[in-house]
Amino acid sequence: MKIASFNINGIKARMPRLLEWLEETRPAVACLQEIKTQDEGFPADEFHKLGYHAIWHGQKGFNGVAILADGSTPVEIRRGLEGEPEDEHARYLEADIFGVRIACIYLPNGNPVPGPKFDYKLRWMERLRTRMREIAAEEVPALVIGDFNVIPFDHDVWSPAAMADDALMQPQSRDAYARLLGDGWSDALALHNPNGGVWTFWDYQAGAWQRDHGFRIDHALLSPELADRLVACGVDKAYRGREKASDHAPVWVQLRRD
DNA sequence: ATGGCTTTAAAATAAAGA
Repeated sequence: MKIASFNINGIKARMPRLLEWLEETRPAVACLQEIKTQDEGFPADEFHKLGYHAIWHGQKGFNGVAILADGSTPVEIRRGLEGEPEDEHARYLEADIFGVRIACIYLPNGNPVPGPKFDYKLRWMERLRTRMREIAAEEVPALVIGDFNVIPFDHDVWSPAAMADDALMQPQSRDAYARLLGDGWSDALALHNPNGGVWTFWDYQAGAWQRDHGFRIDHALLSPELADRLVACGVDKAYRGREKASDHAPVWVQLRRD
């Protein structure tokens, strides 16, 4: 069973790429980030034609997450994180599907540093940690997957110096990410690529794709109950090179069925 | 480059992204 994540950077602009990726790679579950549409604009019918059922949490203009499942509708557990009632960003959607608890996340970018956006990022990470500890306490097979907007280690970026001032690799961001792993969650891509060098994002600017100037910010974290079912994981890198591509490539984990 | 693209929203620029 393959579960994938794709920051698509605008579902309206990306539909041709998104549909062909679903048809060609056929994940059992696809978690989407940055759909950038309000709920009423979500193209559920287009996914239905391919056999995918969806739940989504949209917002006008930016953010927005969705979970698609092949032949079955995800059972929504919650949308949004607790702890900040005035926060209306659509960044968190959690559901049960195929016996796995799946949280699809779009963690705040946090630039510029310092500033209110970086403060929001760090608060959001602590709110996420609170929820992940609750999920872990349920002792269910669980996967938290999506765009974490954190470069965990220097070997996860083409040039640590070039990104040194960026919110994605500040020590506070990395420490908050490390605390998630410290609670028992496993970073699938990191486990299978201990030497780093795996990218999931290439900027649109400055020929970053052509020069392979990327970094790893899309992650899949497995609960202890799921970690021993991981058989493979990877990045669908070629999709970054297609016409009208997202600036992220899809990431996926292959899990043994129970 | 305090922004070299790109998307959205909306009507010419501006916000947001990473």
